[in-house]
Amino acid sequence: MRTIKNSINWHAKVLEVLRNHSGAMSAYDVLAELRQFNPKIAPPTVYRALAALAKQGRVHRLESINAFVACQCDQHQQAPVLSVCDDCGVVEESIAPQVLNALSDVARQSEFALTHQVIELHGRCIACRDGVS
Amino acid sequence: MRTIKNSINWHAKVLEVLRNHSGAMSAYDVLAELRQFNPKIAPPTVYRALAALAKQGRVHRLESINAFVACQCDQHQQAPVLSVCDDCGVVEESIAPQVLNALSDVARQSEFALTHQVIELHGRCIACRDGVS
DNA sequence: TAAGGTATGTTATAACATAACATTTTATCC
DNA sequence: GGATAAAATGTTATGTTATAACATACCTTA
Repeated sequence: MRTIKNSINWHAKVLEVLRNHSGAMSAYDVLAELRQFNPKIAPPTVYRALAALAKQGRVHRLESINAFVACQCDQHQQAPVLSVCDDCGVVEESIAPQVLNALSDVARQSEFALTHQVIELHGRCIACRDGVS
Repeated sequence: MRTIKNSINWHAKVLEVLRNHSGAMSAYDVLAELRQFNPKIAPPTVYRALAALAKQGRVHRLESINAFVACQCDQHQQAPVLSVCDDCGVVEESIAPQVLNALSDVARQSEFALTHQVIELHGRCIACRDGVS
């Protein structure tokens, strides 16, 4: 019989927190939620969990607002286009091969060896635009 | 006869510093350079200058690395694709209408009212790839 | 059970950015 | 010119985001 590990699985917990949240969250927002389970948790734990989840493609980092969202699909290999509503904070994820192809062309033309893309749109989502609070 | 203003024109100075630098610089890198002219200058001065220059399109902010570059063209209205070499820090600016069109399509499809795009590529520039130090 | 890798906890601090208020400069009007 | 208001800049302090560095615990496998 094995000993039972009493520490919390923070990776899963971070993902759960992000999934239960409609918009993007800062690492410190996530941290605040996690402190409900363990008040002594510190930033590196959260950042490590976020980094691991991002590496797996289960969360996306929004570079332009220093925040994170859970992946809305259930895994995809391609870089998503992330549309951030600047009113309500909701993030929509789009898979757009034409965008990626066009970006590959740009990279190829300047002989740039592409490893990673950041594609983020800002504006207002349809709900905010229509005045639906 | 008018009184002569003795303070430095920081907007111009910030732009000059960025232009004399091959890669991207953080706001604090710029600050360090500016302190050569006035050791008492503080962060808000730099951030204000950078914000004003970015608004004019004369510098670009690299959201994914919290840094800034001078615009390489001499003004353009379209959002540029910014390719960042993760080895040497050099940033190349590309105008790519196909990318912007594809992004407009994405926004239109989700009825998202687009106000601003962030398009950043990461990888290695040709010089670094060819081992030219 | 020793040894080594991986994950997590902990402390401290680095790096990035802005709020809030004071002062100076500039423009405008009389 | 002098009064006044608007805009820009300076200054202090602090808020926010992120990671370095090291300690401890956990898990695997020989």
